[in-house]
Amino acid sequence: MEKASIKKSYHHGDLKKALHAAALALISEKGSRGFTLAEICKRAGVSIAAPYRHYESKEALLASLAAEGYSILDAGLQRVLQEDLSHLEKLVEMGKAYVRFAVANPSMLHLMFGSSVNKDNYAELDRAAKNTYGTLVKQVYEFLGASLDGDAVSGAPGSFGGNLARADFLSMTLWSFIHGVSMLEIDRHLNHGAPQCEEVLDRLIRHGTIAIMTGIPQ
Amino acid sequence: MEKASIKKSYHHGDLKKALHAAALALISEKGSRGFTLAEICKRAGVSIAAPYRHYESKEALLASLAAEGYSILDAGLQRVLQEDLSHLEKLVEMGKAYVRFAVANPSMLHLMFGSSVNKDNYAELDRAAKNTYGTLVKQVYEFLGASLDGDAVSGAPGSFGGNLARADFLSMTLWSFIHGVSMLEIDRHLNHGAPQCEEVLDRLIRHGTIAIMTGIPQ
DNA sequence: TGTACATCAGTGAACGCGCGTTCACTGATGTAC
DNA sequence: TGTACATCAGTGAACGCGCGTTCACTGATGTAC
Repeated sequence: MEKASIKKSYHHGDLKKALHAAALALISEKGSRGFTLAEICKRAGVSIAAPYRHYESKEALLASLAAEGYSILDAGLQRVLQEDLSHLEKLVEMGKAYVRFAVANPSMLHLMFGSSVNKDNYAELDRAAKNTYGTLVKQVYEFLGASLDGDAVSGAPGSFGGNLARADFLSMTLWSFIHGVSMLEIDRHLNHGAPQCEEVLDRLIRHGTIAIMTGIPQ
Repeated sequence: MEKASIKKSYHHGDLKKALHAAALALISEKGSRGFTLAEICKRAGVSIAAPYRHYESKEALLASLAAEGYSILDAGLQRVLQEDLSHLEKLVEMGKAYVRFAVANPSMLHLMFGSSVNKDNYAELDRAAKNTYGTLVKQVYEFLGASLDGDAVSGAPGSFGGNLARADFLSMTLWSFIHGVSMLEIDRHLNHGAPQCEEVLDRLIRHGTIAIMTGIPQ
């Protein structure tokens, strides 16, 4: 079970990973539609009953898949943090990374944020979601800290009960904006249904992010 | 067909309206789950085959329902325009109306914006969606016009190619934000899954809207 | 004003199929001795 | 080092059921004459 066998054998080796990969591939090719367990199995080269050795149900597999979605998204955000940019520019780039992830994996976003999986029942998924949000809050907090020693925001604790509360408030605002851009774009509501060109999206993200981060009073 | 019969009769009178009402009631009671044609029919007191005299398919019924959703939402936005408020305050209140509609009718929002109905195939739905967006753009345009004669924005046409293009850009930004708040809230991602109290949502909407409308450079 | 007839708008039953899940099974693998 | 046996991880077939859709029908309604 620990080591994946290379040669073809009755036992698969690491079916869990293979199912993940197959589902991941399918979810980007097809929409949430036609995303059946049967097809995942076929793609993984395994019979239709095999997944039940590893997952309790289809929903459990999807939950696990959604959690991986959060990991991938979070990795993208973390990559931005490595770059040599101002705190504000990092937030702009995180927004772009988020939207780009959404555009590249629309069905994954639906899976992660929609109601096809009840995330109350899957602790791993819940943790992954909170973790990703935490990455955003942390960077907003960094931005606020820098600003406190700088000029954009006054040093006195404001009406939101300290910087952490303020970071949370700003994060929710910013997240809502970025999430909204993503959802409207992948559900084809921006630009009268035609996919928006990346340049327009980037400008939208940049201006919205800067306005939110610098325009909300203490 | 034109006049609804009051007494019980073999013919229903206005089944189309009755199906709409039943579906509307069901969609708010249950989620998108369990939202079956059979239940709509049962609720409307009619056999399961009856809707096919009025709609080509279930999807057509849903499309019609979604279009009505846009009408209701638009009516809510229009009501705000009647109020005696500044242009900016109207935008804030429109945002609140949008989010309140979403919170009150989460499944309707999923129906309107999700992919369960292909809106390319239903002109009525497409029109309704564009119409609602138009209400927002119009108010943003009003705001810009007022500002042009005022102080917030300089009078020269900016880099977005005129006021209409600028209104469109600002509208998309604002809409994304408001839509994001709605989606995150109804999919239980804000506040770690617990429903957000109205006061926090209102503060989010107010500050986000003002920041976006006044903080984005010409 | 009554009769014949076309059409409309329902009914009830059944069809069909997609799809998740279960079951008895079997080959592969690991381990005790 | 080989044998016996438990356990693991697959297979193939079928089940079951939810649910949209269709079909032949029938009662109600409107209209021509």
